[in-house]
Amino acid sequence: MSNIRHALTVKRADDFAAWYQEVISAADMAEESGVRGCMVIKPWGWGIWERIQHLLDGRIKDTGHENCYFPLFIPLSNFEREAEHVDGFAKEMAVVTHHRLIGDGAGKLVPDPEAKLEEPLIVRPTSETIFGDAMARWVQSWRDLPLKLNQWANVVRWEMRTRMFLRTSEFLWQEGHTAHDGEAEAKEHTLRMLEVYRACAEEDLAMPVIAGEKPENERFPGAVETWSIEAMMQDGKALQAGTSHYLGTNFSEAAGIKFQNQDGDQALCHTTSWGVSTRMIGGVIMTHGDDDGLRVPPTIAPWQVVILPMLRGKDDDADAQLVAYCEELHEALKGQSACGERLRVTLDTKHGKASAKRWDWVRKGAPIIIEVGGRDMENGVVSLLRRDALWADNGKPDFHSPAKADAAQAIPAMLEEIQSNLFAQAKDQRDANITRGIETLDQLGEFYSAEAQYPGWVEVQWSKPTGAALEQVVEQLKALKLTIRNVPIGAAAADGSCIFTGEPAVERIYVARAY
RNA sequence: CGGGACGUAGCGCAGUCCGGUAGCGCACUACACUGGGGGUGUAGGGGUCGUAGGUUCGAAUCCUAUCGUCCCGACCA
Repeated sequence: MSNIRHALTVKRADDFAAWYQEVISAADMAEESGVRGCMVIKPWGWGIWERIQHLLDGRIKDTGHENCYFPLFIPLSNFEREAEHVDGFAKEMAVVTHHRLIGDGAGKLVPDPEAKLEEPLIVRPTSETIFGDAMARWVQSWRDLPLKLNQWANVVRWEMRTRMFLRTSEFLWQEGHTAHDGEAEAKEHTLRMLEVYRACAEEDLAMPVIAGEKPENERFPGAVETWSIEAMMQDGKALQAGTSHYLGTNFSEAAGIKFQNQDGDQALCHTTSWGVSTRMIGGVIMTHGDDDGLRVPPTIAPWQVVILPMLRGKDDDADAQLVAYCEELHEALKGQSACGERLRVTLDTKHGKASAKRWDWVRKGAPIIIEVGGRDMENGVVSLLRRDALWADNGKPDFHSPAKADAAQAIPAMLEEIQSNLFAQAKDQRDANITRGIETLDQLGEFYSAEAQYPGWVEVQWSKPTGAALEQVVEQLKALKLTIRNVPIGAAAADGSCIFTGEPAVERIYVARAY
């Protein structure tokens, strides 16, 4: 295998962080913008985001939500209403204080002191407070409930340390906000949306996740319960890929989201909020990427099939025939469906050597690449590469040569197979890197200091301490650079003692290093 | 936000210590050869050396400030 000449210069095993950076640039997904923590998302990266948006938007609408849009700017006084929320976000806020620039006499522009805003505006880091404000107006009667809204938006959190897609100062997401009559219904909805995220991650992104409740110390500021889906990256670290919060009546009290119930009494709504972001794309890279670049699951691939005619650029007549041959294939494929949608197929007739273009598409991770040369055309076949199985045993790209008509027939099923293959590979990798049976903190420390390159996650049992006792646990884990990821839904009942306190355990949790 | 490293052509880098015409590889352009798997040759194009000040006859090089990137912490999705 070592004789393979891979398409990237950095290998995952050598420097995972540098590899991640290289995938993003080699696949032409995004680049730095010159503004700290902000990135330019290029067409291939944006195309993947559009696919995620499209599929998740459908799932959100299928669960009875309507889309809307709230302003980017939130009045400071509005944001101040929920105390815990303020504590959580105040440190990372972008603030607008002026509405005009003025020349400073030296050829530069400065904010005009005369144009200072009476009340500063914050750039939304999330929109619970401004949604709450509207909900208070929109909800009067039990008949107005449940109110189920969603918006696709950008948000800004002034991060100390940024990483493309995983943590950027500005990021894109959807944020759902709902108001309900009663705790039970709101809690049920919180879990329902968590399940939507699980399905989106596993079925659309082919990214296996573990859904569960976050411990008290990891809760969203202002939430009563926070739930997450956690994915394991190929370096064994955990990525929180989506969160769903039961907010109780905290935001209802702050904003006055009240309604008259069927008994004629005033009652507070119970609210939820939930979001997934462009961070998902980072998860896709670190779940499916390999030493040749990105591998995009067919469901979210902007192009699932790329047809590359090997044009000579000399003999116009031969080239034209080749293009015509490829166009027939293109047409035959476009009419078909896979994973419940029309195939997305592109015919890449741009100038340039076919071999160079092939490696570009390999790095971008197009699921199926079909090269067609003059000899293919003579023989009525095509040369097909599967991105999920790129290399043959001889260390060369593993080209298949089906007849053109057969290829056209076989591709929908092949795409579905690639989708499930990517999921299976990721799930096997994850399951192989979850360790159980560690019963003491010392054992845990030994496990994580044992020089294993990618130690993965450990499932431990604990007594679910709270308050100061929990803080102590968090500190103990921090010394090992570990965090509690979540308490998985549907785990086996605890049957041992707490790894931290020695008391009888009440549940199982995952601990891991995390992004 | 603290500690460290870095910023020179699209990408990767040398040159900086010791100031004196802006370099290399890949990529790109043209032409030729080649033609089923990341080809070869020849000839070219492209940079106010992150930005702004300062020192100097002269600054990529020395000094100051600033912006950005990466790594390690603290913080957080």
